Amino acid sequence: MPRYREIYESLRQKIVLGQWPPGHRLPSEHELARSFGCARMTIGKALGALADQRLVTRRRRAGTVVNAPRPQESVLEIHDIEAELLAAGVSYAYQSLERRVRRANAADAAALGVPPGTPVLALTGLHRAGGQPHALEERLINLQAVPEARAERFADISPGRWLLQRIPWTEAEHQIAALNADAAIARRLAIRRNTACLTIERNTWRDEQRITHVRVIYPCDQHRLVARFRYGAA
Amino acid sequence: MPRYREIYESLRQKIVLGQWPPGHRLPSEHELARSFGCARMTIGKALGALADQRLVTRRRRAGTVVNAPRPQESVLEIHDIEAELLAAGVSYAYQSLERRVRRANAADAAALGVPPGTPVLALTGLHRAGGQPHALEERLINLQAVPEARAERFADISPGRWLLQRIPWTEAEHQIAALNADAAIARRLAIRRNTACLTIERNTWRDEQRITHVRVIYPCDQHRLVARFRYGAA
DNA sequence: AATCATAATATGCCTAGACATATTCAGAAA
DNA sequence: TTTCTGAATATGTCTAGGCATATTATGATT
Repeated sequence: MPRYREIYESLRQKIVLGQWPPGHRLPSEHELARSFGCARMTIGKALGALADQRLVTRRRRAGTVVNAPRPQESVLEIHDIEAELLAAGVSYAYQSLERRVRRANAADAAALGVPPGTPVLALTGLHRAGGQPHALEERLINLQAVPEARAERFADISPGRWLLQRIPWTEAEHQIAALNADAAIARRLAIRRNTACLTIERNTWRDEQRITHVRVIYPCDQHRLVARFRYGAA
Repeated sequence: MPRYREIYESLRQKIVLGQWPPGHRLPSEHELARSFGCARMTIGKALGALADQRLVTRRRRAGTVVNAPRPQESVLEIHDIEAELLAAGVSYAYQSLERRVRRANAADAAALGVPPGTPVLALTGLHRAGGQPHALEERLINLQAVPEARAERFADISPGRWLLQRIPWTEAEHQIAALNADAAIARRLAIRRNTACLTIERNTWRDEQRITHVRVIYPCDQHRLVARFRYGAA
């Protein structure tokens, strides 16, 4: 284990075990360098890592101070449906239900964040796992940003995959919510009306330009999201 | 802007805009140091930041290689209910519905991950916003890990807050799912039976020891989780 | 007592070099 | 041809110094 990591762990222990409570000011880099017997830059690297983890706040002249624990913040992984199912040994298929090129109506414009009238590709499709419906996907693609999508049929290739491999994106936003399945959703997912579903909406940007909007709907017993967080870990 | 950050941004652009596609090998640190006119350590810092963001992979002798874009991975912030509502200018209150000290039954043991028979504190409470029910909380606290909770009434202080301020935790896991409200949930949240609800389950550890398990249930129109992600950003 | 300029201090960033180590590549041996 | 061995190479880490800059503490002035 490199020296800076040893120092990082040593300091982290003091914080996590409460020996240095929130608000406590750490010794200066010079002092730590002396006590650990290393160069100041090595201490700087260790303290920088603590700051990256939000365990401490560093300000010039003010020094390095232990933070209060964050309320909740976690790394969420939203997996690729296809890859996930294949990894679990379940067969996967994407089935296109609807494909339409149109000028954005008011709803499209709001969802995708483009002016009404912009050409969009609207896709509805079903992700199947082991033959059974697994998730329903409703997607809008901004044809101004991705003109080559106009020529693609998306008959059995998931548009998510297709986009991911072609279009670099720079920003994404997810919204996670619950909804009661209406008649149309229930029919397509082969579930009873009013069944609770988990929805994930995702908006994707490439440098200010909106690429796609997608809403994926999972029946409540088919999917849960898992997020794991280690306080102050790498 | 510091030099290493300029270099980071410059390299990031090349990757994000597709100029350097996945698999492309970056020039060596020595070459970059020469072309940017700086010390190798400064380049190392920039490349290290790119690696932290998972934009590149670095291996000795093999060099620094551009990664394929991640499928989806995002930073999820699960906010403190109380702080969130207060920030929105809505009055907040916690109301205890049930408080019981018992030896863990099979369900408790499974949820909290402790052996059956372990003393636990089981709490049910309601978060109210503007007088109206906002979320239902079901919580188990491991009294072996947090003995001081036995003396606390939790009549109007949210146990989440109480714990957060007292007990340092080192690891947490969230599970997000949807469910149909059953009769008991519907009554307490003053919603109709079968209304879709978003649930967040959270398990918290302190160095291997389980501290608490909590399930928070939000009616579908009361809450959505938002996660935002900038590809390769700080 | 209050305000303001100044000095002290801790971090932020940088350089130029060094040795360590993992990995690859090329050439030698089987 | 295959396998093995050693050299080359790129990163990983570290040192010992330096200047820059934000912030605080101090002391002087009003």
